[in-house]
Amino acid sequence: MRDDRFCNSNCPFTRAIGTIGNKWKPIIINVMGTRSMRFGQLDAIVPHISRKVLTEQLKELEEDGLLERLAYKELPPRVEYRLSEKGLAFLPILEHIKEWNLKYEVATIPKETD
Amino acid sequence: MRDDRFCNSNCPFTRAIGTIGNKWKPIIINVMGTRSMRFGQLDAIVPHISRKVLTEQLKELEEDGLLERLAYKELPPRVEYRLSEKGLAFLPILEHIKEWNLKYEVATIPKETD
DNA sequence: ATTTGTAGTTACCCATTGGTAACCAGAATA
DNA sequence: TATTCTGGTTACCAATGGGTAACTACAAAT
Repeated sequence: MRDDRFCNSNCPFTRAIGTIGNKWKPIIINVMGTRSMRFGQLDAIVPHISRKVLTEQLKELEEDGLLERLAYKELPPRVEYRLSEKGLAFLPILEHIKEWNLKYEVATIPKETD
Repeated sequence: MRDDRFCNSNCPFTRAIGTIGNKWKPIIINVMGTRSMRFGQLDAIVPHISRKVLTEQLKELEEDGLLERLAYKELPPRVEYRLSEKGLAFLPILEHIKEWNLKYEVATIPKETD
């Protein structure tokens, strides 16, 4: 799902978009917030995502240093995911997006008055 | 390319991600900035994008009220794209992403000292 | 002895994506 | 007369994406 062209670009902004510019990553980061979550919890809470894609996205987020994966050596397995400092630092950006959306989403629809 | 599941979600954040959560939209918005640009310019400047995909993305951005399309009735055709107020309001978010990336991108790589 | 629970992984296969190239209109230019 | 110029659109086709279901390991509980 990650685009190598983006991730290897010499433009830092393009690389950043290569890292977080898809639909699942912001959703996952937002769902996690400051919590520590297990794989099954994420699978249950993130709507419509399949285990396959969730696995893939979590792996990429870990590779990119946005989250930390802590696997307990137990059976049945237990794995905890939590946002790293880098991931936590991304949360305010998501808040900005929420505010932006709140302010402008509906504003496009009416157009009653001329 | 737009995911209807996201755009019709009852969660506003999910809808917002449905709108701008892909790799091309942030790139296009960032390239445009406050400028007015023609289709051919965008095609030339946005790296690796095909005309087909560029057309599709511009159409979606227009539908979502992020940009305005002004077609002059001339031949050969001339079309100018510029960000709307909603689109312009998204620029600061892209700046935050740049700052975030600048601060954290490399910080994951070294790990020389223990 | 069998079932349950977790965090994945793998194989299979259908649907979607996206690249490429050809094509369009019609005015201006050579 | 033929070519060029622009902003797309369309058809075709190969590649990719992603859903589903089955499977794993092993401990604990029934």
